[in-house]
Amino acid sequence: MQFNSQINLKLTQKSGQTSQSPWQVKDNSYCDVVEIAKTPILLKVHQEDIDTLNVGYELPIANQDISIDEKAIENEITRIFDLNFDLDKFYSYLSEDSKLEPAIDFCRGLRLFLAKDPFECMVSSITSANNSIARWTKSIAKIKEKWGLATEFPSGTFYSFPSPTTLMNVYEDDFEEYEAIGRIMELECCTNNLKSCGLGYRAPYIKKVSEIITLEMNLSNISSMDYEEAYDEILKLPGVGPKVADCILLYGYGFKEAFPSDVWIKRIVSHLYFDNKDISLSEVREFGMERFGNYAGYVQLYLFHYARKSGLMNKIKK
DNA sequence: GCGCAGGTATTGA
DNA sequence: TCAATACCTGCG
Repeated sequence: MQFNSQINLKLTQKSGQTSQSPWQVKDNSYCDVVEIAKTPILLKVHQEDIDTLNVGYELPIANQDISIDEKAIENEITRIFDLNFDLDKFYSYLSEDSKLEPAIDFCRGLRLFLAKDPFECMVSSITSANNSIARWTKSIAKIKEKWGLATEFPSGTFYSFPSPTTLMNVYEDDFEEYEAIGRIMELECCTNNLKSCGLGYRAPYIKKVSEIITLEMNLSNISSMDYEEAYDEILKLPGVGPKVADCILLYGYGFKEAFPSDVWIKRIVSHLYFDNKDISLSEVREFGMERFGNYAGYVQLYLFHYARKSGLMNKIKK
């Protein structure tokens, strides 16, 4: 199937959005598993030019005979890549602000990359804190391979993200695993645990959050809340501060009024709007939400990429 | 070898 | 409310 929307697929995949790690590249396509009507489907997305997206899909080898509603796949692709968002209208909005206008050419075709699964986004966002994009994306990939549901497709084996219930019961570190299995192998060989995914001190956060989601918090309720209520709710989770909460709401649930404020956003907002004055992250967040309204999430996405890649920041670091 | 990476939790004024 | 500090770990 084909989608006629302006999008830079590679940029969107590689832009470091914490909804998930980038999809696996195979046969010139970005591939990942998405659950459609209770069935894991392998989506294969590629593009030749910036105005079209081509999507193919595969059924599990074990379920080749089932019939799948292509409309449901279409809807999911549209949702994940936010294809209904009017980029041209957004660009004319950016053009009206001389500070934002330069970001357009830098980010043309960049769209939100929304979560396949809000829980995956939650774990990804927590893992991204005080971490590098290269490292947290690898951690997430490892979690999928260790505990995710493996499904065989004609193109190979792919893993979906594990459920909260599964992660809740995973060993936290090598020592816990070592003790639990009765010390039957060397401590160094115990890799069936969260910390061995390179999560560092975030491992206990992931476990606790999995437990809370399983036992107390209903994730599907979040999407029916308004932004402020959802923000306060998400903020209760361990390892979730203001920045991570906004990432979860923006990339995981599509709250576009969120303005995740991190060190990069602070640097560039300070540079563009506050004459390089040192301002607090909470001031940056409030400024962004106030000034950009429902475009806050997209402006943040564009400024982040602009700040990191333009070279503009090298001269004003710190 | 050392500093940094899309912050958060904790502590003390 | 706010500043100061420790924190896993892999890559440059």
